[in-house]
Amino acid sequence: MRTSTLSTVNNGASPQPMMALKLQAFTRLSPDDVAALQRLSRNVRTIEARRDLVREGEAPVQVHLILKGWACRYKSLPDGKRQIVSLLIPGDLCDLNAYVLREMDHSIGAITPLKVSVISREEMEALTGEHPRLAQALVWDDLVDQATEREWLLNLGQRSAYARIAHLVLELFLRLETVGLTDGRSCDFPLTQNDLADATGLTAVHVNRMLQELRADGLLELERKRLFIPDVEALKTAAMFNPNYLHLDHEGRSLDANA
Amino acid sequence: MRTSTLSTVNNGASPQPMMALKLQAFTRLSPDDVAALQRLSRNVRTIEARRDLVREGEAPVQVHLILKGWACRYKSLPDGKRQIVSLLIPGDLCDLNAYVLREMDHSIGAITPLKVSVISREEMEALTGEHPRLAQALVWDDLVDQATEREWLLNLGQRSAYARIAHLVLELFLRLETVGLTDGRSCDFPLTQNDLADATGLTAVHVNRMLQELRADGLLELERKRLFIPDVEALKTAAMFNPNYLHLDHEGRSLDANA
DNA sequence: CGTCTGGTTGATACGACTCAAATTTGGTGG
DNA sequence: CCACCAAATTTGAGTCGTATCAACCAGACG
Repeated sequence: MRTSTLSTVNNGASPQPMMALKLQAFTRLSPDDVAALQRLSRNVRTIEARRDLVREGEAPVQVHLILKGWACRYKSLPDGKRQIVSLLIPGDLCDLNAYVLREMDHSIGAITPLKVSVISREEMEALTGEHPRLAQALVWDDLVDQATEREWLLNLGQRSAYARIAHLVLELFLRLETVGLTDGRSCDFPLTQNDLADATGLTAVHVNRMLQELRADGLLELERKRLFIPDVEALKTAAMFNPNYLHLDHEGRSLDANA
Repeated sequence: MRTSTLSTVNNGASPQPMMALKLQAFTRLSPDDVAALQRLSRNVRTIEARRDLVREGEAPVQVHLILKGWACRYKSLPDGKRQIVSLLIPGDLCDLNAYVLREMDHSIGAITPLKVSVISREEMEALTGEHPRLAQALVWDDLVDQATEREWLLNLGQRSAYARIAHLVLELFLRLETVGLTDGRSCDFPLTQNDLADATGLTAVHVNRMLQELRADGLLELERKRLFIPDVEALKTAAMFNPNYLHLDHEGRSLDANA
């Protein structure tokens, strides 16, 4: 069974939206909170692979929640070079507060075919107004996204090509785990080597050679859009991976739904 | 007169905190809003140059507002490499919402001697509760910080060493302008070549050579902690600088203090 | 006046890029 | 089901940008 084709995971009683799964790494949610999250997916939009969901220069209006598929934020230079500045997977929310800005300073593009929930600013404000626990969880989520972008800066600035790719792949694997999209050692992984190049600041040719090295070293296998990691700990070491920036270490710490 | 040694600018009637100057690039503030900002600077702390203000692993507690001097956020790797992920100048606020997280995933270090205002979470919440216009301006400010980190990713991933340094220097110059810390063509610039290297992912030796090239090309001069830019437009071109990410283009757009 | 930090220079090495071509894969229509 | 095409991956050879290492120099400071 390919769990990655589902936008929710059914754990016995009630199916949970992937965002709820992720937010519960931070805080417990009441059934009421979860239901409110579920209601966010009323207005679903489908986007083809490799199309833009949001374009630089546009006025930001709605918030988007990724239900299925992968997307990326990216920025381009006049000479055509492109940098992916973050990757979005199911359960990720884009641009919580972006409506404050007049125009987008980057684009968001679909990597695979995409299902997103389109949420109006009013809906979002109603949600956070009525569910303070969710509001705080969304702040947490936003802070984790920011921390992730800082970690990418460390990645681009200081890691070797080899470690850089290892780090990126591992991060994605761990993020997919928190939304139930791995089987513990492998997962769907739709990025092309070109995408990996744009995300790591390398060329596709060099990415290719580094992937071969990583594979020769028994750290990861990547083919046919499928990732396999034989030994997560070994990969962590090679990537100099410090998971602290994901802030996954405090389930239910701040707020308890039963409090 | 070295305006950069002042934490406020006196424009005739009443001195404005630098943060107020910056926020007014986004929205007009009422005298009452400005007064509220001024009251944030009651608890001032002094930090020596090259000391840490906040350390990775600590629990975030207060918010800090830079009143005077420069600081940086940075992350380090086990092999000792260091990446500066953002630079903080007077008027900048650190970690608006960080109290939601259990521990910091990066450190904040003083580059010069520093004067910061230490603000409790309660104070911050009172401010935003009583001054909705300020609350929105702070969201805007936070979004600009995030956009800046994305631009840095583009910088590290896609620009040449030459353009990368040009871009960083120009960004700082423009940010200093919005808080009144330049005279239009020059400003104090306390970063060492080592700092520039840590911020751009280059070595100090290479930064040195690129600065010489930039100077030979008449784009900028940097010596004795002083920056001079003969022709801002020329530097913009060389840096492939697109100012959209600073979101300075809509003074008083969202909210008007006289509305 | 000596010490130290920051800046400068030169020689050399290497990691990553470029360009070009070959190969494989996946999708599409006949 | 096969033929075809475009996209993605792989390979090789050669080059270039940036790192490394090691001195040396200048100004700031005690």
